[in-house]
Amino acid sequence: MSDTKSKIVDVAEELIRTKGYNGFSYRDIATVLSIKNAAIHYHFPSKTDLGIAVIQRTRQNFNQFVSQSDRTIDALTKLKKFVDIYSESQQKNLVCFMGALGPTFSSLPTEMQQELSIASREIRDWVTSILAEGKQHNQFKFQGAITDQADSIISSLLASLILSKVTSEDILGNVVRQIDKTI
Amino acid sequence: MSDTKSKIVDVAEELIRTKGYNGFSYRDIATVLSIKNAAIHYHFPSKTDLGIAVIQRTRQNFNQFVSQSDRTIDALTKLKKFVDIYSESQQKNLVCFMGALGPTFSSLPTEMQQELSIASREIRDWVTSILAEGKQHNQFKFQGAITDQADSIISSLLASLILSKVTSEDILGNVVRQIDKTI
DNA sequence: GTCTATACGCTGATAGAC
DNA sequence: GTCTATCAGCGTATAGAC
Repeated sequence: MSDTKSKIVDVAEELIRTKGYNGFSYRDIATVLSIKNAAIHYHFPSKTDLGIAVIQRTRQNFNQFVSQSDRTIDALTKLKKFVDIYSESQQKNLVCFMGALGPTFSSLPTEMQQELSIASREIRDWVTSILAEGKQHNQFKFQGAITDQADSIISSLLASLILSKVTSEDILGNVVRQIDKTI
Repeated sequence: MSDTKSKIVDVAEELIRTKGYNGFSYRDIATVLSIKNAAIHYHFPSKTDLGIAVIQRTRQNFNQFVSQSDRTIDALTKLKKFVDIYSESQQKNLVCFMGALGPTFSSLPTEMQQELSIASREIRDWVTSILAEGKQHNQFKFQGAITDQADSIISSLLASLILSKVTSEDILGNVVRQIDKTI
């Protein structure tokens, strides 16, 4: 991917995670990168193409994270590294891409919806698998179904970033402390 | 509030909870209500005014809910009724207003940000108070700080509505089952 | 690849008639 | 209160020069 092209995706991702898919324009990106509107259309003919590219790159990054964390021995360390992703987001005062795009799901282009659904499947499957791993090795003691616990953890992390912005408090910190208590 | 005025707020609320604040226009509302653009401007001169009205009415509804639930004797029943609010949202395939407006918080008009922050304070304070009440009466046995547990419950409920839309699964059901296990 | 120029519908918003 | 008429600016998008 050319330099300009990847920079466009960079800016688009940040704008999506700040103002939502309907809240930014090609002009916003062009201004930041000091290029013209039409240059973006050269790389991404339609806004839908750009939206898809943002989600696909995020999926790629996550799958690389999964591959890397496979070498980590224990499930707890893997979970901590997963939490780190959200900590970095909170420090940058950004919500995660799922928290940014999920609320307006039904109004997104169909192709973006599909990519987003695949992403949610990948994340939920992976968290479920490491929770199962930790349970099997008696590292995790949480009660209830593994899939329920996975959805609970993912949900609380996702929304903590949203509430952090609204409250200006470290909601993620509160939520993570509680995960530590119950896992 | 006149009939038209409240209907405008009705439609605006649903649009915000479907497409976000930046994802709907006066025309969208006008079409649904079979009125003209300018009629909406008569009731709400600027879009900001309308956005504020939506949040304020939601706050009012919540505070009425709190007043009513005060008569309920036990904390567990209060919590269940709180969860009911989210169940109704999921059935209508809507996210909650905090999940709809929170992700784009920094791009909202200042007055809307203020209203939203107040709303988050009210919700968190109330959930915290009923958790404290349940703990005191030995009805709740959860570990960890009460405020951490409050933020965890609110976060998991909020995001479950978002993930329900993306996954087409009953994530709220999964999350609530897990809350029941750990509370 | 990036530019200028341009198309054109939609956006929030206002003025004034009824 | 609601309408018609109108506005200037922004939205995505395309054509063609460099």
